[in-house]
Amino acid sequence: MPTSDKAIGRLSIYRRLLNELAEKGKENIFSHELANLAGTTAAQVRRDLMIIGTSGLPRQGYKVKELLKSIENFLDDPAGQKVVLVGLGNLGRAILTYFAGRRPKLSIVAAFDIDPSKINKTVHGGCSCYHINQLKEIVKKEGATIGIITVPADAAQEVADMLIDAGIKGILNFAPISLRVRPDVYVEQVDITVSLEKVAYFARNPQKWSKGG
Amino acid sequence: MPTSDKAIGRLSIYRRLLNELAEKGKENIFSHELANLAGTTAAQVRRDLMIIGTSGLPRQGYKVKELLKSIENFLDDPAGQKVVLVGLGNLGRAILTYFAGRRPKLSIVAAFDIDPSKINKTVHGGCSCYHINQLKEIVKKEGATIGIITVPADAAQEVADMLIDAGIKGILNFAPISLRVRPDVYVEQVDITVSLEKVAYFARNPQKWSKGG
DNA sequence: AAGTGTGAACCTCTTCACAGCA
DNA sequence: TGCTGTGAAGAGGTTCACACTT
Repeated sequence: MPTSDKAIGRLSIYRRLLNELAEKGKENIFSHELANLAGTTAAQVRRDLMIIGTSGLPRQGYKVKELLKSIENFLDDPAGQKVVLVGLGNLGRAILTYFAGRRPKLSIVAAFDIDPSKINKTVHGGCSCYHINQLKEIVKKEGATIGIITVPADAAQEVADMLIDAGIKGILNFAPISLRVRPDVYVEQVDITVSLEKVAYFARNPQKWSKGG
Repeated sequence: MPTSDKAIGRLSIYRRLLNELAEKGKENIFSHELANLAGTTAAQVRRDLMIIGTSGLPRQGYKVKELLKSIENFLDDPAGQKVVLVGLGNLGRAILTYFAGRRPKLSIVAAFDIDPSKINKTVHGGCSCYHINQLKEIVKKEGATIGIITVPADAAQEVADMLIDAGIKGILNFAPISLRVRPDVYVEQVDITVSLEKVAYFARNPQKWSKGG
């Protein structure tokens, strides 16, 4: 039974919202409330929650803490997953800073670059930076399974090959090229130029989109 | 006739590839070649090209330069579109640096922050930085129609409201919240945490995805 | 009465398959 | 012959609508 890409994304959003709500002390929530916060519909929320096999009660909705736990249980590896990042430009540093210590189950354990001036310093959030020729060694030692690519486009394929050779199973790629990878490696592409061009197009052609009705 | 979000994204990718090919001197291209480079199928490419109403010839394919021009014509505003960015953290600076001078038809003309130490300097690529209380004034003066939000989550909605009040028609939002906007404003959400969690999930559950077959 | 869980309808996007053309 | 353009079929994802529960 394949689980859709999009549903996983929404579950991640629900998790974030539920975390906030739990901190605020909210105990119960209805599908339409969560939908409203997440920018979707109540039916969609209930469908998504079917995936993780949780259940709510009519008139009371879902228990926030319980639901949060179910989603965490579904999305997270209980043993944690380790991430490495390649490319310490502005974007790479931004991501390291952002994720530092934020997700115990999903931590960036090492960063790599080719520039010697960036190496062997402990960068943002306590993760160490190595020369890229140590990539395989460190990935294996740490048991990392996820790679983030923030190098320029012309180096990205080579970096992807190195990551996969080192045992990486999933890649988050910010370089503007479509990576060629083995079919068992999952690639998520984040293309900022493409995103901006979409905004530009639909800003200019306001009647032509159908995203939300 | 609504034009799909996804198709626009792919056209943007084709444009980038065709630019490279044109520089290399390639004159003709088949749908299956372009598909291969873009990571899609030949049928998909031909469908997408139907949108812009260009046409190729059997046995010769498409003329690279002609096709490139058609796509540019379709995606770009001939008069250009101006972009402002709000939030000069690491990510904001990364984006400014990346886009500096890259797209004449889509240029970032100003950046805003609340931190006085970042203001009134010409930052990366010649775009000026102002205090956020000048946002409306500058957006109107420049005639900007697109906004990029790279502020923390708790400030993002307020920034979005300011941008829309100033006349912005499309927003590229990097803050991890779902913005509430008028239905005539297009929002593209880039959520790096969600993307990373998707990768983590599918790296751990390799059989469960269906993205590419 | 009000909200959940879910089969079925619906809609959108992708792929197939083939007629038509150079 | 080999590729384009496209109607039609197919998949996948979303929404509807309602039986069921408290």
